[in-house]
Amino acid sequence: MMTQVTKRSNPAPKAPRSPKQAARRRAAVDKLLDPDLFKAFADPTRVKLLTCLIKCGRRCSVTEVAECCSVDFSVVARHLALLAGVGALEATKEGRTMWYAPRCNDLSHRLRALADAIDEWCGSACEQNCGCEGEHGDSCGCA
Amino acid sequence: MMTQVTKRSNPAPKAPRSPKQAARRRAAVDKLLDPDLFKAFADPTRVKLLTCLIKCGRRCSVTEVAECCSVDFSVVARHLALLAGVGALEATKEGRTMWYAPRCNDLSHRLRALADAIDEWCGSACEQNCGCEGEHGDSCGCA
DNA sequence: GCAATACTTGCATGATGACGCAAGTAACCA
DNA sequence: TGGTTACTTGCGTCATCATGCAAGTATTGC
Repeated sequence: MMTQVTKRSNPAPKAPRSPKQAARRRAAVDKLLDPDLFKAFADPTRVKLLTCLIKCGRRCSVTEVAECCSVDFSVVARHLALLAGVGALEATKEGRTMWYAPRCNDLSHRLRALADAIDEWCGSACEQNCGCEGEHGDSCGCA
Repeated sequence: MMTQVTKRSNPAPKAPRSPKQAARRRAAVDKLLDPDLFKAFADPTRVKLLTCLIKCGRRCSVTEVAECCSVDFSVVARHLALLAGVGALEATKEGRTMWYAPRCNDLSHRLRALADAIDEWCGSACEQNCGCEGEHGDSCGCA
């Protein structure tokens, strides 16, 4: 397991008054919360293949990965290609075999960046949702 | 932005020889890479509503959130209920209005836990994928 | 060359899901 | 009590997608 030490270097952004205003704001969370990436993680079979590759700790061919799943070989091949398409896997073709390896460092980095982007807005209003709309910031007595 | 300090307290698990063996292993990543959670993040409209709430920094009613989206009101209500169902939002009913607030702390915590779980297996084999199947560990000359 | 291996692609099918409309329910107000 | 507000639920429709089968392509070994 990991030990996490997080430190806020910037103050939280001032919260908009309405969700309509909030939607117009540009923020890191907009790009990091990418539906296309998470769509790849939305299917149980695909997730099984991905975790299988992560736990295997080495690159694997489609044939190898297909052995740990009851679905058709073509389905596995398509799933792995899709995961590579969103950057979750690295694909390398050698002769007739296709090697897939999880891009662990990139994946965990993207997840932590998203967590940071969410935290950036966290606390921009009273955590107890007192309704002061964040005007009072951390000094609001309702917290 | 955040400053991250990560420290590995446990050695990386020994990589299985085959993906079939890897699939049988129980690991933290199995539970954290939950398709049901990420299915909620797989739809652009739903992500738009979620980021809107995150950036707003306070709890909002369904009517408010619906203003920043062009889809039907019932669609917004259903999306928010679904996001609350997977724990991304906190729902509070007061009279006839339904308040939704992002569970920022829980969200970022889950994302970091997943990143940690992935990192746990990262480096259990040669990063350059030399094919030694992780037997050599960090001492493998191919890296 | 020929066969086997490893993967890709096309196609049909069934399931899931996003959406809008309309009706229903529950709370609030006059 | 009757109307308005705020949300929920049911239903039909359309689009997307996961799956399996079959055919195709490309590479390797004999």
